[in-house]
Amino acid sequence: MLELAVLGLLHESPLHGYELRQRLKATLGSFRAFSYGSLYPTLSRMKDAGHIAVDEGDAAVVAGAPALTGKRGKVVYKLTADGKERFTELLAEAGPSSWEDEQFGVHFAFFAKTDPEVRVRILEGRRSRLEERREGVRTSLARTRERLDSYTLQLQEHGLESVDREVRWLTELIETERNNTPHTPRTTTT
Amino acid sequence: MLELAVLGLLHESPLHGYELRQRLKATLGSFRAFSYGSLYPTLSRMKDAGHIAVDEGDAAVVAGAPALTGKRGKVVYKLTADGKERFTELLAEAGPSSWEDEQFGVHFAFFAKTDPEVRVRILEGRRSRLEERREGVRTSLARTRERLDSYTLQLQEHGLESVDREVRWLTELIETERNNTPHTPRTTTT
DNA sequence: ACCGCGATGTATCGCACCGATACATTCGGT
DNA sequence: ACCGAATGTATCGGTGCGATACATCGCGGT
Repeated sequence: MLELAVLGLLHESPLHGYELRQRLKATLGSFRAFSYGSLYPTLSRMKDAGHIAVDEGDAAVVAGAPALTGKRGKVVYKLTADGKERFTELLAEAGPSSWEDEQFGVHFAFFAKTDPEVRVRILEGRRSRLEERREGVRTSLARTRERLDSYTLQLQEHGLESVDREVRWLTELIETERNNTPHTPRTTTT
Repeated sequence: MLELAVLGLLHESPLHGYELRQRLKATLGSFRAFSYGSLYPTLSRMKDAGHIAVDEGDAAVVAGAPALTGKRGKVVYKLTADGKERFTELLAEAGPSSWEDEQFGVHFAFFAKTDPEVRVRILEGRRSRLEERREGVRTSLARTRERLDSYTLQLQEHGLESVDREVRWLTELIETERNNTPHTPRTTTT
């Protein structure tokens, strides 16, 4: 999860932990935060796995416009060949986990680097996942509507509308996606 | 977290694990799920803490049916006096954690049993929390808009609209709350 | 009459992540 | 010159998730 995000960000340019976290916030927006408590351990793990490598010391390498007052002991991470491989590998797999709440956001954030076919598959997977959930809530709501106090009801309905909104959003995206990349239409297997 | 939810549900009537989880889904809707992997350990902890007690009310003991095997009966949990105390205690505290994403949903679900003053405080806290976040995203978006691909942009904007929606929802709720419970108007400390 | 299958039911394990915390450096404002 | 905010690296305990295991029950199909 975080792994994919880190790979994706380092794919653009080498970064150190702090900056990485800023980018994470900027890229994932309100979807996900990722605290240092996850970031640093993940970086260690990835380093051990050989997907990333540390590039000690040189501040000039860092993107943006540094004030050039160098010699900070920053720990700059960069992708290895293995890491790049791993990234494309992770981007390609559109398993059922890809459309779970948190996964989806991260996956989506790197859609620009994702195969068009995979994009559509993920969007559709996400949509039907949401529709499932929506139906579940709807029926359960219908069954127990009387027994619920107005607050619980409000909560349910707000949630339901949120899901509806996202479904509509996804539908639009899928539409756009189809128009931009014409290919053999897929049978929507649910 | 889960603790509060369990206390709240058992406050209505004694339940066994499975049923408890169904209620959890029905009550929290699309906000939260809570798997058995959290539920059962939590129940154990709460039992140890003395907030709940098991009420071995299974059919095997009552009916004269099969005394053959050591079959497992349902494990029904109910609130103890301590548990009830704990519940009202938790409902009363409207700390900064109460308006974090997950906490808020659970807290809100039991608003019917919450003190009106506390309700408003939580709603307002939640709202300003969201407004903060929204501003953060907005400015960060304005700063980096050019460098983002269209997908990331879409993600940001969808997220932003979601937050907007929730803010509006909260504002309505606060309005309603104020009208229904007339009391000394609080200075809206943002 | 039998089989299987989905729902009910209890439980555990490893893993990912969060929030709090600690501590050190550097930059901008007064 | 000093102080506080931002930058920067890192760990720890706790909480929850997904997968998995297992056992029973009621039901429809053949």
